[in-house]
Amino acid sequence: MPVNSSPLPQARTTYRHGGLRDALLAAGIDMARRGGPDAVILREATRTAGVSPNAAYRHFADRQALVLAVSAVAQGMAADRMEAELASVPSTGDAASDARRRLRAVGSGYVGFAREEPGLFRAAFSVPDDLSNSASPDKAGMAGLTPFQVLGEVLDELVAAGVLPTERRPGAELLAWSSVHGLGMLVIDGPLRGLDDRMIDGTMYGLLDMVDRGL
Amino acid sequence: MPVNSSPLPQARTTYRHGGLRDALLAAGIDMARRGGPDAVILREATRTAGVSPNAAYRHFADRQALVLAVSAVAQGMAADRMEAELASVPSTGDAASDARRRLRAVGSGYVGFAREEPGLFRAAFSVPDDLSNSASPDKAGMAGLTPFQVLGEVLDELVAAGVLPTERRPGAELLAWSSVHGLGMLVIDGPLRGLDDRMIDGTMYGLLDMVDRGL
DNA sequence: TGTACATCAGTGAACGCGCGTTCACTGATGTAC
DNA sequence: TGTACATCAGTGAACGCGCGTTCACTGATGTAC
Repeated sequence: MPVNSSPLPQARTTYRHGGLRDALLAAGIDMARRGGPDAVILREATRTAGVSPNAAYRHFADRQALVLAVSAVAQGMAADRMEAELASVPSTGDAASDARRRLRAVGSGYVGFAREEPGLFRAAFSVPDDLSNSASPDKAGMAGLTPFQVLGEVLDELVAAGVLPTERRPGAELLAWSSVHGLGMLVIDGPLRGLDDRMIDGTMYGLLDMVDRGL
Repeated sequence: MPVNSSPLPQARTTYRHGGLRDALLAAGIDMARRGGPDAVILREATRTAGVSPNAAYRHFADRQALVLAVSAVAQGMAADRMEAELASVPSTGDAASDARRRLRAVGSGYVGFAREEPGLFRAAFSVPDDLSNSASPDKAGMAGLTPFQVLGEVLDELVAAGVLPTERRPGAELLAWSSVHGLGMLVIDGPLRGLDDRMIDGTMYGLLDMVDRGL
């Protein structure tokens, strides 16, 4: 049984961390998951990474920069959730009804993400940002698309299938998005917080009906 | 010119404040207006009222109780804003088109409140509460109705006018509400923050069209 | 192949900040007799 | 009408808390010659 076969790691193990940026980001995501963007604490991220507090400033300009990085990752996760729901929609051969089903899937994926990961949802979509950055690749999911782009693609399918009149296509993202975003926020953070799952489901399907009819 | 005609007020002027609860609430509303519910600071409220920090505990159990009181007042203000918009809708004699116009007014009043008073809007609708309290009188505006009730009344008018089928009336509040709430949140706190006023207007009218068609 | 050197990811210590909340208290006011 | 007393809205002092950020530094690593 070899003793001291390797140098004792107690002294200065962490001097060269290696993946500190990633470690801080992972810690930030974890905190956001549990408490939303306000729960992202710089010092705690460094503690988790086993590093002194100021080491974070090698990788992020300030706390806000870390929060924005967390937000971008969370948006990618939302995109993944939406894509997953999309992938579960079987194709029937009828382009029109397929496209409509796919729009609903995007919506229920979005609300699903809000319900399953409220903290990350708020980190993703309640952090000051700009629509002009909504296609930035750091917010993309595994398929390479941001949530905004996933929605846009399905809306294009609706136009191609003749369901959505071309003249109503511009800005349609914002209308569909507003509806599901509002439901998500009311459910996780607002007065709809107390609703049980079945009522939320019902409201969500009603909302998707409304968007389907009204868009 | 009388000197010392009245006792100097420097010593212990504030010993019996009188309206401390109201003063703290007013200070809280002011802070929420400028920075949302998180910006409501108990100690600062007492400073504004000219009173020692712990005096607040005579009137509010803790900070959260003050925030909830602020939230209730802000909801009343939202109701007022919606009623004001409603009052500006002329009646044409055609019950159906009147009711539809009034629904739009409720929606644009809600979004208007979000845009004009983002801090109070978040205090009103992003503070953990329960739908079951949404008719509680402390959240009512000057007309005695809460925002939820204002919306409900107009939806009833839509049913009475034969625009909204009775079977779609239950839960219709939540659908209309989600849509405008989402737009409000995206605009003041999310990725639509950068949009200029004209684009927001356009999106809002498009959204109201969508709700009108789809509800 | 060895050496000098620049780079830069980390350290350690400290600053300034203000919060919410609790404790034991004081003394002005209203009320009962 | 005067007095004793209970009430309770305020005071003053303190506790414990942890944050973000800056400063001057150290020493492991990679690179040029």
